[in-house]
Amino acid sequence: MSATPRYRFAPSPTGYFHVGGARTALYNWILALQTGGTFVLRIEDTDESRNHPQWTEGILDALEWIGISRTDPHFEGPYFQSANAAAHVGAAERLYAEGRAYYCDLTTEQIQERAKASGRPGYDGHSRDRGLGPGPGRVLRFRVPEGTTVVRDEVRGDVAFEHATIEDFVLLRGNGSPVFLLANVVDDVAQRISHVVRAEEHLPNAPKQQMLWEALGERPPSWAHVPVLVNEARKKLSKRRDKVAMEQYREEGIVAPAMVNYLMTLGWAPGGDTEIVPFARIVEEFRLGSVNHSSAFFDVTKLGAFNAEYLRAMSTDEFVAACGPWLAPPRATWDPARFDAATFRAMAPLVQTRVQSLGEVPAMVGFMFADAPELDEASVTKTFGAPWAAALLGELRGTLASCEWRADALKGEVERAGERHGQKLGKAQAPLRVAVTGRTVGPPLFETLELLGREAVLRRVDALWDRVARA
RNA sequence: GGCCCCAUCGUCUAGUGGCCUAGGACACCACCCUCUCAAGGUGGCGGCACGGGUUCGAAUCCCGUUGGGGCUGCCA
Repeated sequence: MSATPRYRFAPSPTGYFHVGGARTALYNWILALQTGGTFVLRIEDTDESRNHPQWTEGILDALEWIGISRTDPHFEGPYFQSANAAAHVGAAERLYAEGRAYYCDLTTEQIQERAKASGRPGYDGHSRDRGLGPGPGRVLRFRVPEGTTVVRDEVRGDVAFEHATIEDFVLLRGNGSPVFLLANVVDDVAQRISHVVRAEEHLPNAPKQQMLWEALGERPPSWAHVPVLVNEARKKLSKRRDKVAMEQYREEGIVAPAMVNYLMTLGWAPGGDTEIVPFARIVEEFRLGSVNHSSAFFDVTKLGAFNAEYLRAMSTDEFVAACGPWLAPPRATWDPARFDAATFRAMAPLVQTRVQSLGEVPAMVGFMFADAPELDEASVTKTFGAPWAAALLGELRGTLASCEWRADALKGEVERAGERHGQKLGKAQAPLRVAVTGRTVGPPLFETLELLGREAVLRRVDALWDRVARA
């Protein structure tokens, strides 16, 4: 009887949740779901002082957002690596007692000098047979045995590493604290992790960790190293250069299912001719063996396209609900007292096909909830550069004051006014649009006018007329 | 420098020796629709890095070259 698979996801608490991390979290989660296994969350930092509770909450919150819930039966954790320090040291001491590790008193500078002198970079195994015992400033190094380690990787196949190319790496620092490599393995053993699915950048660590598993008398886990996410320069995504925080995309109004779906198309593709697929189908179809081997560019434009599609697929009610957080301070800049939910509800279908992210919504409807629109000067200049524009706007003042106040009737009036100036509706609507909304682009005008009401519209037309008539 | 990984349109990918005259998606362009902008519809542009093999047959297998990336810490 074999135990159910246990997948571990081990982000480091850095204050934000990396999109690349989100993808590997998703891989682990999906695998756990498929196998009835467990998703084990471990917050990895050997130094407890760097484990800030709010960062852990941030990670938990971001995971929840993409559907990985700590209350789900498949979820286990969070565990804290730093809480297990005693076990890490204990394992190291065991390896020392068994002769699989040895102490070394060389400083980093001394190692570099020796490397320079010999022409071979890295640590040369100087203290291997010096029989040093533990002591302040002395590090414990793993005695890499002779031979070869083959890492069986579920996405890459077998990868062989000659031990001769792997230096005797550090297990315990000069101050006695364990390093990540060791802590990671000891925790994996303790938590009975059976599958390690992580980013490719860890592949060079895999043989070292596998040796550690074996030295500890354990059977190594199944490995899978998935390709890294890169920027346009094809460099690994970094916080400094790139927009990598999940929190930021969420704040901008990217919707979770779109983010999840997009992330899953990086390095993998569902069957069929469409990439937009429900999560259930991804869970059904995903296979580690079909994950791509090469790095993938995180394309924000395509993410936006996915998001727009998800937004459009919502019902009006769903869309209105999703917009909620963006319609109030601090995201919305209008006076909350002026916001009218019914008006927004009526506008919603009009804006739904016109935004890529929820973050664009306030700017699109803001003119509805203000005394006067924010005039975009470029729009004013462009529109009223035409000689007939001001005159047409002037005529509309009278028409609008008395005509029937319905979208189709308003449209007819503007159409007729345009004809008098030899302008088709496409051109003729521009002056009115700028007067009312402040810009040349926006939601359909006549529905908007109807919603806004005669009084407000007239006020805005008068205001702009005063200005352009004088010019 | 050493070790390792990778290589299909600009980008993400489908492709596991014949179904490939290489399919889809994003982006881009054109047209249609249209009150602006979108959305939608139709069409278009555009790729197997290169060179050798293996094979009746190669995007697919092998070798090499070139190019890219990762690792190379007493960070994780």
